[in-house]
Amino acid sequence: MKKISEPTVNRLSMYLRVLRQVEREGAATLSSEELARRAGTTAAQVRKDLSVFGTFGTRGRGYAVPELVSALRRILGLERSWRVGLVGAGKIGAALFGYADFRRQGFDIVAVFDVDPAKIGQRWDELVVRPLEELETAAAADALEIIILAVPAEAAQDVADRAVRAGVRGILNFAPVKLNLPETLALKNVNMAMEMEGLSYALASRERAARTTTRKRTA
Amino acid sequence: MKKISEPTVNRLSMYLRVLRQVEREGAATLSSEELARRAGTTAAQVRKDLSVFGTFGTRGRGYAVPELVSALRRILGLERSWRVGLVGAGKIGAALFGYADFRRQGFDIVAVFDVDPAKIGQRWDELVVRPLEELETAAAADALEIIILAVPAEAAQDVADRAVRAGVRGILNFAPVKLNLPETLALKNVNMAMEMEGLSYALASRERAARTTTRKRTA
DNA sequence: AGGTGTGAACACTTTCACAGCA
DNA sequence: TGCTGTGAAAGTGTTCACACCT
Repeated sequence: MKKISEPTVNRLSMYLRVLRQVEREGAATLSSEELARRAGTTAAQVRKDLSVFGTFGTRGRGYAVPELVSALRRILGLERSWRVGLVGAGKIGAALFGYADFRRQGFDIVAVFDVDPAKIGQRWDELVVRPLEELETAAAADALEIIILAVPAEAAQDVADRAVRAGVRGILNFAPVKLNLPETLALKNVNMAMEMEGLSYALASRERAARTTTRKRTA
Repeated sequence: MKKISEPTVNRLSMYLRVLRQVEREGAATLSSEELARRAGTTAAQVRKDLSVFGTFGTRGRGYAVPELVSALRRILGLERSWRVGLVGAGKIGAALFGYADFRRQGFDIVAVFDVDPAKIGQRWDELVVRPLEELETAAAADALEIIILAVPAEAAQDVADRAVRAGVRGILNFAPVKLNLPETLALKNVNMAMEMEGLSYALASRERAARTTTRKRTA
């Protein structure tokens, strides 16, 4: 299959979210126009995105909601569940562990690790926080496929390397560092500091623009 | 000034992070080649990104580290600090409140809000969690410029609207919904579920590819 | 009529390659 | 010589516009 761009996949994810909502609202069918409006994109974009994977719509009618939901779930690999390990039992780790949307989409956190002796042994629901040294053996024993990295920046590369050696195939990285990994691994980064700096840039550059305009106007 | 693309701004953020590390390591100068390697991009890309804002390097020598750090801080609007309100005192809110990188970059969380009576009145460091109804008055009184939205999806649009009316200029949104806002607002979304689904897609499509290859090989 | 699927046009980003300065 | 800054080329992603099906 042709290579699909990351923005396209991200939009599929959005479409699925919208469609589930529409399904709850009871509508049986939905046009690309309406789907686009609710997902924050354009009708042409919606049709192009979907067309890469097949033809799902009916001309003159739109998309059948439950059918498109199933198709997107299949495309995104959400029909099965994934075995996930969480590394880092700090505040971010705790927030992610409690994030209901993960579980709902079939991301089952089946092990939690940390280095801090004060955290090791704590009960988190039905799990017990385990020492980081057990990562390799546990990854194999529990058949972990994905790990969520919620550790400090300095520790992230080391943990990632060990996870890779233990057979993990995907990493969701919350540490603000560029990880060096073999190409065979799937990696996604969530960098909150970067997003915040993006906001800061946007606000600061608007201020600069406003100042310039004022100066021009008064000049 | 010419419009700068979002990927460019994101990379500036990465460059700044790398440069600070290099600064700690004591190097006075850095080539685009080395900066690119550590930031996970290419030398040409680094030079193009920086060239939009001016000329910072010296031919034959590279970039002076402290100078480039200052320049990037200025460009990104990180020389000043920003007054930030946090809405949502749940687990995600707590994680963000404790996220040291925010404070370090000058994002000062000066107010926390929630609807839950059990949370209202709680002490969070030197702050007290306030009822959501106070958002408008507090935003004005505390001159909030940015809010972090860490509320459930259903509540996000309403809170955002109120924040906008109260004069907030930027929103960092953690709720998995497309917010509808006036163009004058700066908005950044952090969607962890979407990232996870991106991982799922990558792993599932690799499996599909592997199966196809095997079938071809055995055919 | 209404709305999809899609080639072709367009816009934007990245990479190349090299002139030119320290 | 070494490495930046930058036009020009290549590559990607988005939008347009319309043929075609229901």
